[in-house]
Amino acid sequence: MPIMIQNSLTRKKEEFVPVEPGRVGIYVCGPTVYGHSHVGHAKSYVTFDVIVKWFRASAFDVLYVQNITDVGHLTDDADEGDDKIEKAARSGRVHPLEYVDTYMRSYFSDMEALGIAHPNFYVRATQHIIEQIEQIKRILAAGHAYEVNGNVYFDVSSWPEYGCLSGRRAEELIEGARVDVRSEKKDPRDFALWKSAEGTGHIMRWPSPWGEGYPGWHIECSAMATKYLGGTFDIHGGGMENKFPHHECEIAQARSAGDGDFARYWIHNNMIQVDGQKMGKSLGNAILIKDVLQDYRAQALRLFLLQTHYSRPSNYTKEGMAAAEAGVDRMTQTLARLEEASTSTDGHAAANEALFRAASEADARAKAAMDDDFNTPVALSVLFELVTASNRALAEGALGEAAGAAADVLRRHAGDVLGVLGGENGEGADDGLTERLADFLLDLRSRLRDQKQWDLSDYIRDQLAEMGIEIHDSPDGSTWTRIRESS
RNA sequence: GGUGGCGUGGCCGAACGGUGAGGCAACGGAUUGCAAAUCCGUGUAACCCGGUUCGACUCCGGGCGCCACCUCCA
Repeated sequence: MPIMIQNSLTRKKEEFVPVEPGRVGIYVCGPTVYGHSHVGHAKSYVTFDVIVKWFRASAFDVLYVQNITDVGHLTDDADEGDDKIEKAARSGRVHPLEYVDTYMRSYFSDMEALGIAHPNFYVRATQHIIEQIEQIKRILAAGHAYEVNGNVYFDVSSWPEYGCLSGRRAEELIEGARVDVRSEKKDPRDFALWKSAEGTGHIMRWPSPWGEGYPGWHIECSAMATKYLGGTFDIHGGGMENKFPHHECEIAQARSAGDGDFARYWIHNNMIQVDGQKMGKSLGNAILIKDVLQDYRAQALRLFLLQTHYSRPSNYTKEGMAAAEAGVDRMTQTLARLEEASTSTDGHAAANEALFRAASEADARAKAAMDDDFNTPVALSVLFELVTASNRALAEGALGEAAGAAADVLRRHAGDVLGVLGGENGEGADDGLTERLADFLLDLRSRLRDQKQWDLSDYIRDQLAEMGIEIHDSPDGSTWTRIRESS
């Protein structure tokens, strides 16, 4: 069955047909590293993490490239503002690249904590100045850009298809653009490809045919994506707030340079709101990933995000995160039960058969959901139905291969692709002392219970619960599981 | 003002022109020393007004509300 993608470029859901059979080249806009990452970044990068993992699970050979913007992103519109990173670095009195390094490491550590697979590689704007200059030269040679005082601007009027991605027409763009009477641009829609640093204190600067300067924000992505994925490649992803102007400009640059058609499929993730309000750095209500992970497991944040389709906004609330925590627990515990049951053999025949059937149906339905524009909310609903069916079958005595089959479906979909399982017993290596102590306390409690010393046995249960260890009593004896890795 | 999107139970959130997924919470029962977990069962939903249709949450039109982009942000 083919994978269908809602293509922002055509505004249609289309069958995914790769440029090269069996391979996927995907470029995703990474962060401008001038602050810690927030849950908006999490939504975007979890989205593309799942998409990439699904392609890989579907036997595609994926080349996933993501950029790190470390120069050229301006604080203001109309190409008149400061470089974001230089401005921030000035206030901290450090070299811009030191500033970049700090937040890049912060970003990597957040991504790792969220279980996001490393792209095949990251690319940085400052490491591709030559490629950017070369692409600008090609655009100039094709007659779609012009130089003024060491600045190079893209000539929008010379490129009729400008607006093809965002659906904007020329008149609207002119009307919407900020009027700047003293501008050296021929047209207010024109945007900078290269900015002159002559006579400024700009630290990050490179020699170019137009004098010393630095690249505009948009050119890095078109130059790097075409370098590593080719002039025509499969997928370009990013947050929808970048659809215009950033992605629109990328298309214009790559195509006008004659490099190819650029990305054939565009995927845009929607935004995060907080308690129904827009979240943004500029509004000061951004919720940092590091802060979220103080209170909740990474798996819970992933579940929370993936229960909404990537194309729709997510509303971040404490209630939503608490619900996700509980959901992760439920699914994780059922998987543990299935794995334990799978080591036994036989079991109740009818229960085994029912479980086998539930597992294979869930597998097929989850696959169909993921193939349909990566519909993670539906895939998750299918997997939760399998959880209920599994618990029922286990209660009726299912064991062995049937339990193994159900566990396998959960591990592959919920674990490997969606990444919402975890925090269960056994995670986190220590010297085994915790295990031995917990086993000892459980044994002690069992003896107390045999003597009907309920006060003391409940005390042990409560204390262990506070440490994140949950006790389960059953007729066969008691077991414990670790609910949280820490806290 | 322009463009795109959205309005579903207590909260979150899907699909579908014809029985309205799933998660969390709530209630009753089983189980338990009491719990927890689990199982069984229950309840409550489609912003408003028109239209198309045998039939609309689903399609069309109008209204109201919200969000995003148009200006830096995933």
